Amino acid sequence: MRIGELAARAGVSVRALRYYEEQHLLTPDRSPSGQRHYPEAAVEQVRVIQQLYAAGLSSRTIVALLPCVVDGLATPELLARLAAERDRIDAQIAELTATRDRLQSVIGGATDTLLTGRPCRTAN
Amino acid sequence: MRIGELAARAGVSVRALRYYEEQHLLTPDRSPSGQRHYPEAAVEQVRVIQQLYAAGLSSRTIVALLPCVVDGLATPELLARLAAERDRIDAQIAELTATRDRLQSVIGGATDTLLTGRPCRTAN
DNA sequence: CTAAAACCTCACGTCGACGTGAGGGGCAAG
DNA sequence: CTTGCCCCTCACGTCGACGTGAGGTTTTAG
Repeated sequence: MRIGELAARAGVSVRALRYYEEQHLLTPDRSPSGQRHYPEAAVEQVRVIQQLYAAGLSSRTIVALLPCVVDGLATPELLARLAAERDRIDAQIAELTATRDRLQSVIGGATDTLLTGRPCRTAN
Repeated sequence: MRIGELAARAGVSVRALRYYEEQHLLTPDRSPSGQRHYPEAAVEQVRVIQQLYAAGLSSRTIVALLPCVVDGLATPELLARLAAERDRIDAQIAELTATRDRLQSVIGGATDTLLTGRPCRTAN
């Protein structure tokens, strides 16, 4: 399929797909006239890329991990990086959870304040 | 305390503290000569700010929520924004968890491949 | 008193994942 | 043939949270 269709189906912009190619995250075939052509599998692959971006990975990191994540191709070195990223994400989840709980406690305490008219110390 | 000590104790750069003031996240007193002076409570407050930044909130959002989070001062409108951010964070945690699990399954499957010598379909 | 350390205010630089024209080619329908 | 849509390649713009000097003042230690 061509770039416009892939963009629509994967939910990203055409510009983003060209950018991914620039970063060596995708390597579509080219028609004689220079137009990009992608296989079906590209749709899922783009979604994976987006997911990794959303998890805070950089293009450089993703390009290193993609052969492993997409093709299941593994070396001990890649596995180590993969595990490192997993740990980073775990830490990030922990922090986000703490933040979420803090906001929630503020909401709870403040709602209480609104209802009772007197402030209620939050459990920090 | 002065800006250097606050920076050290809160674990941020001096530049960052000046930036926070520019964004109206902190409003230190000034000595006659123009130097900033912060109360003890600023240490914790900076940590909160950092935590909110880390959760993906912008300066604009944080400045809106700070009176609520720090002083417990609440209006229905602020509570709504607070709840909206909490929901955003919940969604983010869910996505990160999915990503984490995907990486973990790749690690598991790949380790298996390394050990057995034959690829093992990951549970996607 | 003096020198180092810490502070001040501009104000431009950075980095990454794209957005946004500018200017031009390719191809199916009427 | 030409209208219109999709595609191409530069290449500069953006945004946010600071980094990094430049050039000058204030505070502190000896």
